[in-house]
Amino acid sequence: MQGCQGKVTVVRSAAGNGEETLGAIDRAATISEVAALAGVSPGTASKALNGRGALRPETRRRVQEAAEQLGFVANAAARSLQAGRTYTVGMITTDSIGRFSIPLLIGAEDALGAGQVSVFLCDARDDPIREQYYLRTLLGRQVDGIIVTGRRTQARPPIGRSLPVPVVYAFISSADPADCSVVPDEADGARRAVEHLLAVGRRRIAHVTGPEHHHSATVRAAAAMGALSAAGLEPAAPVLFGEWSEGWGRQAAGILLSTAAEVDAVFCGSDQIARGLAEALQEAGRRVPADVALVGFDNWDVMVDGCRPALTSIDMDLEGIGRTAAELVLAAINGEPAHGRRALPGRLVPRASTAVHPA
Amino acid sequence: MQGCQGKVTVVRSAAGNGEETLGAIDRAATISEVAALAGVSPGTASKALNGRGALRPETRRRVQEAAEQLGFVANAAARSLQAGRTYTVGMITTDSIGRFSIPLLIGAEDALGAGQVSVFLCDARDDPIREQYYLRTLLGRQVDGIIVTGRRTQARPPIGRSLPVPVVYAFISSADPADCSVVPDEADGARRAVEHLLAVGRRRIAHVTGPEHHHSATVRAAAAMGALSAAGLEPAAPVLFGEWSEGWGRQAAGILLSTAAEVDAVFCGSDQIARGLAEALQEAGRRVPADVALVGFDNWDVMVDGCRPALTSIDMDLEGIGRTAAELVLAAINGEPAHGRRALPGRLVPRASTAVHPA
DNA sequence: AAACGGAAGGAAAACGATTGCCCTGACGCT
DNA sequence: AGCGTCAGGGCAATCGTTTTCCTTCCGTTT
Repeated sequence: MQGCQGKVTVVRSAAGNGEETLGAIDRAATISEVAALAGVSPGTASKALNGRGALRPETRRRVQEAAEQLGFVANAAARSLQAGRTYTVGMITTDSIGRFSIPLLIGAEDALGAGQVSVFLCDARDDPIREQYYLRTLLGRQVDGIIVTGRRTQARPPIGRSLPVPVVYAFISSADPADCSVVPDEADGARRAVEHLLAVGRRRIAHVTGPEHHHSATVRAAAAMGALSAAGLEPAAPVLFGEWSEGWGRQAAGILLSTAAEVDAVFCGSDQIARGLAEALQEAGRRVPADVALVGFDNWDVMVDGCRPALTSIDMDLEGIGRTAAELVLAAINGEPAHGRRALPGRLVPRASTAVHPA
Repeated sequence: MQGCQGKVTVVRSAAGNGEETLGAIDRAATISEVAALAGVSPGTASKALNGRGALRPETRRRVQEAAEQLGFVANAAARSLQAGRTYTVGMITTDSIGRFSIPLLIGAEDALGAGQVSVFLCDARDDPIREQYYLRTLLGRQVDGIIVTGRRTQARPPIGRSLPVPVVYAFISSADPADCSVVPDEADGARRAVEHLLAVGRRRIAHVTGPEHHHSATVRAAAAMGALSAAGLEPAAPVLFGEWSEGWGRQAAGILLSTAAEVDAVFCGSDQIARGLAEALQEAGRRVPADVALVGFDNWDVMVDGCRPALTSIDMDLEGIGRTAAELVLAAINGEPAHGRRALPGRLVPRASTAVHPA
């Protein structure tokens, strides 16, 4: 913050008290005011501030000082109008903003923020009408690109056809293979879970997961079964499909204990299921992980940490997915559109529930 | 979607297959193109589409049809430039986007979406530098207003002084009493919790909560103690300050059982603490709610439902706070600025953990 | 029949920033 | 001395909408 101004005509008091906050601003300054203060034309001021044109260093400096003194920030609307781009991307979450959308959003914001791009967030709440409404709104705002996310990984119908801006699907994927989607590699995650259990010496492994009509549940279950048979093993029990809840985990524990008592490990389709299972198993006298090892899915902090013992889990790297999606949008904006479906690998985060030597 | 166009010059194929998605759009149509198609001047087209001016109904209709045919959406940048407002508000979350920010965001989006206002979301991650950076960005984008939120209810230094747009603080409050803040009435919530426990017949009530240096913890504790003494009671134990975690809840259970064994109810500063407490109490042989009733705080779905028995909790109505904040921003934009701190009451959601006749 | 008034719509000036083009000196070279 | 060159900076068009005047034209009134 430069010292107090001299002949500023616009009423505009600088903070002057060493605070890092912006000073009093009654009305946003325009580049013409900056130019007037620096004694140049608006066009020259623009060049000075954007590093264009051929200007004397001294002139450039004078303009920059004037801009700082007036707290000048270029009017984005005017700039967009002239440039034809807005340095803005829209993010439509088809399902309500929730546990999965947040990390995606953070990741995307991360990648875009570095490029000075802002995010318009729209919550379509799983309502196609709202979705189309938001789509129009975003197009009207001339966003440079759109990221579509949702709560389920299942493929969804494309949000629009031949839109004037690039669209990338994150977490969910588009049913149109020509669209660009970034999804977690759930099958890979499930494989890692099973292989981890094998690596810590388990052989009687069961799988408890969400509803059978849920894409994630079936994909993970198939991959888990595949990994078992690749190791020459049978599952300790048929896959138990149910809900994504702790309650189902508890229920499933009862089923397992009565039908497959010799089970020594359970891979669960979600952390919540795993937590319910852990509680019920221990109430029934089984020790975790000594008798039964557990692996969850999602690596949701409150669940893995709240569970006793702390839960080994598969992290889908949602932030990474958001970041990748954003990078692909940026690339597409810059004329390098990507197509097809990218599956990002997750990672297994080992914790006490699969420890070989429990504490 | 109207049928296929007749003499449209711009290449623009309508979907034509009955889908609800937007048709192919290669380049956004301008109002001049709409006007040309309708055979009027751009100015007239603008009036027709915005319901201004004196136009023949037939002309208006013709323009509207042309607009629909071309998939016209007004360029928001141009509109903003001319109107001096952007129909956009910025939302800065000082702490990372998290459990508290989401409902606030949803509430705000709700109130703003109805007014055709979009939300720019910025995650400052508790970093003052990022915060000021985002503030400048938002001002450059000429947002019409700003909502500042965070994870703690504690008062914070104002984000800026005399900004050119209205600012409303949601959940957190500004240290400057002249600023407009919307916060939960935590004291009221704590009172309700204690009164509920009294109403279900408990008299030996303890309070376990988060760290003593945390504003929420002290406010809630003070209000809880106040409610007890208003009923002529002493707490069953001194307030136990610790952390906002399940682990602390378990620990606290041990402390309570050894120092205040006759406790018949615990009001917890968070659902997580309550859940830890519930588990530990039951492991120690106490029945919930028969021997000890429990009330949590936050009404966080995964905690209250995951807890056994389901947890009675105080809901701070975060969505309501977000909605109220947004409404106040809109009011301020329309020239009716509000000042001061508004505390919104929460509500108690009774569940099994305080049931008089447990199932 | 002349004058007035209202309805309908066109023309053009904003809004603020950017940018290509042009103008003006000053300097160097022959 | 005269011409060419180039640095430095001003001018004006442009982006797409809105809005404020105007201009027309037609019907009505006296």
